Amino acid sequence: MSLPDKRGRIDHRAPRLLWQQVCDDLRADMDAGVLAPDARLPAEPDLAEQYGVSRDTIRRAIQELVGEDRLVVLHGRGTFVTPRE
Amino acid sequence: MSLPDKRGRIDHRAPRLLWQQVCDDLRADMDAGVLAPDARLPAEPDLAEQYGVSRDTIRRAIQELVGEDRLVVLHGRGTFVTPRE
DNA sequence: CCCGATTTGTGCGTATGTATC
DNA sequence: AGATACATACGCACAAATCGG
Repeated sequence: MSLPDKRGRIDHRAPRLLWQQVCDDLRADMDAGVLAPDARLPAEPDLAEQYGVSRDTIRRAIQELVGEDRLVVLHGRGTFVTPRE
Repeated sequence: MSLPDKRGRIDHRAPRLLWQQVCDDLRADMDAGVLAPDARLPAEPDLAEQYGVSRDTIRRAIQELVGEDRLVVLHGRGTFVTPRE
């Protein structure tokens, strides 16, 4: 077992900030249904490894998506795709 | 009851990363038979205290050794030396 | 069956140092 | 000078799994 490699989705030389690129990719996965409502994301350190960025960058991206009501973070449990009402 | 002091095995000023030093020490104990197959390691907070490092550092070391198939981690039970086949 | 202790899982917040743009 | 990003490391709080009384 190994983590899916998502480094190819991030361009470290692009003019767009890394955390925004992570946002874009997570949004795309949610829109495509790869990340369904109520689904739990991998842990922050795991996401950092998958995307090949730091945990700091992952946290910024998550913070943004929480502000957009697309993710919900539960302390000690994990980060989840916002459930359908 | 008191925990064995393993702080002397860790050099906070060495060029080698702390979690790698912990890895080295755990590997040495396994190779020497001090940690036999199926043996349970002390809990993560206890290891952290023994080595004088954070639990985070201990977990990184454990994660590495799991990747090497030398340790097995069981939620709610403990961390064990990989059994012989 | 319930309760508490133990242990791992996860996230929160922060700090330091380095490198790059 | 400042913002962005990385890597490492620390301590803490809360959640979930397991086990024993």
